[in-house]
Amino acid sequence: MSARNALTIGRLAAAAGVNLETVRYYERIGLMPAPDRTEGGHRSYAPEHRARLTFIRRARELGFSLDEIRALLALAQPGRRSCSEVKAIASAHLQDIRAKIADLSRLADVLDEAVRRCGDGDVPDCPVIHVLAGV
Amino acid sequence: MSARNALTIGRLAAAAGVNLETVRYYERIGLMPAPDRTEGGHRSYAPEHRARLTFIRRARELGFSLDEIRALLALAQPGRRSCSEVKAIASAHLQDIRAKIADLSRLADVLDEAVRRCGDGDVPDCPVIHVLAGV
DNA sequence: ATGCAACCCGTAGCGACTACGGGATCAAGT
DNA sequence: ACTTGATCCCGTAGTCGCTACGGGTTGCAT
Repeated sequence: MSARNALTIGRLAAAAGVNLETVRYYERIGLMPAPDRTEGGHRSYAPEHRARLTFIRRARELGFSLDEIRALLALAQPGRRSCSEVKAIASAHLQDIRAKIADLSRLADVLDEAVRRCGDGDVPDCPVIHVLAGV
Repeated sequence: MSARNALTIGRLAAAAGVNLETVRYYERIGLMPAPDRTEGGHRSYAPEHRARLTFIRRARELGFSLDEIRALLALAQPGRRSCSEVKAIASAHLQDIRAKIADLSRLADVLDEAVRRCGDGDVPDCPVIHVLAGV
């Protein structure tokens, strides 16, 4: 233990591009395994940890929930032949994203309409308020 | 007090289309005013409350934060002449929404790419995992 | 040897709710 | 008048994914 390529939590976090406190949080909730410790009790990470944490960060950036990531990590073992389960998770997530985009686009349309009707702000009965009041 | 058109919290919530507990929450954080009470201590709402709560719900549906809604409510007093401040809030929010749409669209593209490369699930090295592993 | 950066841990806070539990009240039916 | 069952009361804790705080310890370079 304490190999020459071991990482402190701070270096691990920086290497993976996440907050240090987030790493401890991931360990608490069981998303990251508890690493070895130095004699003084500091966490000592191996390169696998770095790969795993990077995986998590990228999955988060793609909008996967921590639970989805848990599932993906379990399916990401090397040597698995097919990826149908991974595909299912990713497809479901993709649908979520598309639905969210559709929602937001509708909101944007409504707001844009109202804001444009505000013109230069001289309208007596504010169109935005009007929309919200739900007349 | 206790007019014939008074509402219980449950009826108010149903009329405005929000959860009952949410109404109490809004009162706790000062977004809804504390209403009159019956002799037994039950909340008794007037029609203005219903209008205000509906306003809040619609604003939430349009993605405004509770803080933004607080500001909008303050600006929604009848008799205000111009709506430049409201317009500013709404425009800023609209920009947020557009940015979020752009973000999500990028995610969707990346995911769609990867999922489509999965094909029928017979690919040996799962493209989705590949993307996440960040090769 | 000393200084200070980095680490330790537990806990609390964020936003916007939602849920729970144990008791009180209300309104309708008999 | 009484009973029943729906509704309401309040405080507290849980959700998600972190982030921040504080007071103490360790690690490492000088």
